[in-house]
Amino acid sequence: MSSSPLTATPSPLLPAKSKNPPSHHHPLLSYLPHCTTLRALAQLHAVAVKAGLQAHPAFVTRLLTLCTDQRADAAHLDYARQVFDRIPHPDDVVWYNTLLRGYARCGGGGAMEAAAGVFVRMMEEGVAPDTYTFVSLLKACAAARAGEEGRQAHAVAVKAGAAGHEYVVPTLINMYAECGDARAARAMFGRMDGDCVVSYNAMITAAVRSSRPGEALVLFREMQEKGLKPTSVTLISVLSACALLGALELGRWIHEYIKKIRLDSLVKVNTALIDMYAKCGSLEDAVSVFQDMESRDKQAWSVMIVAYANHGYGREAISVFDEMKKQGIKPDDVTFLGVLYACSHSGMVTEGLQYFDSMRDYGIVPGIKHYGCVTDLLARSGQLERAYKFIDELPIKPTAILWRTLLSACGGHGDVDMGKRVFERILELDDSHGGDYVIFSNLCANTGRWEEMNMVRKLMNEKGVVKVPGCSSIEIDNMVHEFFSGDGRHPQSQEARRMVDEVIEQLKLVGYVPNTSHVFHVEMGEEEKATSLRYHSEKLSISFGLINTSPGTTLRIVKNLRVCPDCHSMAKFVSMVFNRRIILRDLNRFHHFEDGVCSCGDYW
DNA sequence: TTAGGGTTAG
Repeated sequence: MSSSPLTATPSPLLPAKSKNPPSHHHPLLSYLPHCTTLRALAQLHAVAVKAGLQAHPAFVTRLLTLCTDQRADAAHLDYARQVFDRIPHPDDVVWYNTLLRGYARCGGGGAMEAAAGVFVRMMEEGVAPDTYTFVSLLKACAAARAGEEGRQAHAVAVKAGAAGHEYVVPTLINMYAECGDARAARAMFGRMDGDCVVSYNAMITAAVRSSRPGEALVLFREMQEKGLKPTSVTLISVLSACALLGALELGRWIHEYIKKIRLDSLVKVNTALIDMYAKCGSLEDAVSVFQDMESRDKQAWSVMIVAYANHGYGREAISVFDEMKKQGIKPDDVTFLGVLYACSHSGMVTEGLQYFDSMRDYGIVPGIKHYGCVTDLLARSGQLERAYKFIDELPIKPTAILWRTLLSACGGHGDVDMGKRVFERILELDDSHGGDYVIFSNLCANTGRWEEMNMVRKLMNEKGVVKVPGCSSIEIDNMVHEFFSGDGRHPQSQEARRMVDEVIEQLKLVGYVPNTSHVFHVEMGEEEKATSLRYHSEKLSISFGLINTSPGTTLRIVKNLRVCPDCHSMAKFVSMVFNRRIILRDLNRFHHFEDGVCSCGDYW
């Protein structure tokens, strides 16, 4: 038994009794669920006021619940608060909990303050908080990433004897993890009583959310060793970890397991499967899960759209979008992100801009990511000036990432003057990103601006900015082999290098010409440049795969940066000459090489 | 009122 002060509470705080059981009769109660719009709610409320029934406890409870549930938006929440504020002395713990839950769900600006305000009011009115109060309060802190408030709420919960409650512990873990305090989350996890699946879920999810998929899998294994039965939430998170790692085989194993325990009919589980398969490079499997689904929600459709887009199949992505609309499913902001992304990666400029405009018809306000897609759409297609203007005139402050999108298009289109303007804008916002210096310095080199190139490199040294080394991996027989550019670390790297030499000689016979324009160490001669390019990590992985798999096996490669044009060209030749499919996942998309062509249509 | 959850530009 743990003797920690947080978990030693002998009798966990029980839910406080609602003063007003929901069944309590009210003539207008049955009309409430039908009021789906705010206007309808306000009308019904007005009727209640006329009849003097607006403060009827059961009516208030139902109204507040309706305005704070999953489908409710910020406007509903505001309305709930107004109704609540008109009650002279709110005395039901349920009302406070409901409002807190609403703020926890909606998150964003001001939600934390509002939630804190509700809690303070509760204290003033002398209403005793229960475990649900703390759960919602902590969730609000998590949603707002308010670590300080979270710690305070934790302290209050300890005083109230609620911190060790089986509902509160996982919420505390989640709160600390969301607020970036992994150590505190760990500490809570270590101090929990017994083995709690939900706490494991909270830890696994936290690991995935902060891009530590390996840690998530370790926790999952630990759960299995302890004989704890994973829930759908566990499996969704673990699938997400597989997606991050690109671990297709493990993902398939989890899929089998899901079928075995019959969780394969859950929409959310299937959605996670589609995402996992797509991100692990198997679009076929993603499509097959999607097609076999009995029902699909908004997220399932959106994930499928993103999956097609990611793999370079823009037309297919759009046709899924059309089908979704035909079935009467309303697209949301994420759906549109997928649609815009599909357009920008397939050169569908006009369509993309039309879809962007159509967001308004659905009442969706574009966010920074939508603007990012439009920037990409314009820039990638060569409309650099228009893209510059677009970013410059945005209604919100652009981020360095937005300018970076444009800079990389300047590199692709060889526009050094625009590149310089953009590079300067980036430095104003963030001068620590090695990739920016590399792109601009390569751009200078390719256009003969040697002096400027040297300046950029000097600046980079002064600021102590480093280039991220290229790294690729390939999974063969459940083993992941990792190669760094020019690397000699892998036990078979000598062999891989020899294979690269051999492959390149063969490719040259059918017309492959090494393209040396994307070598960062530009002070080298042409010969040296070709050598430096020769052992790029992708080339090592591809060659290693050719040696170690039987003829005809698909090669699946994951790269940490964008693939360079020379490796892209080499992969196309390999797919033709060696008759192999190569599926390469780059920093931001997939390339399918087959018979000498790539699914990206050389537009990436 | 009932913890924990999938999709998101470059």
